[in-house]
Amino acid sequence: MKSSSPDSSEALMTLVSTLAGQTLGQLAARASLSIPARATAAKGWIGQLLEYHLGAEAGSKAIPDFPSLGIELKTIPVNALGNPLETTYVTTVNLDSLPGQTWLTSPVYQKLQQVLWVPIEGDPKIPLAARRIGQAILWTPTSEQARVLQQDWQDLVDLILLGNFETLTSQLGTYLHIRPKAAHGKILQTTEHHAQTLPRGFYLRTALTREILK
DNA sequence: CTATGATCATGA
DNA sequence: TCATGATCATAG
Repeated sequence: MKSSSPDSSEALMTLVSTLAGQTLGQLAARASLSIPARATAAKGWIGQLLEYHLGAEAGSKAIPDFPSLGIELKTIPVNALGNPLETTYVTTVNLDSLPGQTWLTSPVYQKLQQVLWVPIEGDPKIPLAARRIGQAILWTPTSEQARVLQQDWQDLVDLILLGNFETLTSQLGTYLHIRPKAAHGKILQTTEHHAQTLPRGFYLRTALTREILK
């Protein structure tokens, strides 16, 4: 049975706290889902499993997972120490809507206003079904975190708007950076300056998520 | 195709 | 070892 959507952040936190300590195998069984056999086939599967149990209703729409609460759900793989193993995808770099956009109107800012982080054991040595869910954290950027994020975003967007894709490397950005985001390497999109470039996305570095989780 | 959800796999 | 660049699954 699919959970109904929580009607308050308190209800959501109560609900997610009941999942802490459970394994993905237990959650999958309750959702009548099978465990992906291959690791590559599991990408995104954990996130969707959590969406199901928490009653997220946004589906594949470009809105928060809990629209009425303005809360975005993110699962994050962690090691035995509770530190993140991966960067976190935020949103696509949309070349058409960037011009005229400001930090406050940007999808990055809006998505990161309230994030429910659910840490999950991510050590590849642990079988998928045995991985346990940790204690969730409802996060809003601190003023310092927000300041750095805004600086990163502005720097990156400036490069794009100038058409400097050659210098737009993944090394840029303290907390936020830009990397390819596509089904495969042959997809291209057209820039404002009529050049062809790989679709990219905004990602959060582990430097930030490590701060959030500790 | 684009959006969502992410992690894989390789090279530095 | 770990970050970058590439890729995988699903829904619409």
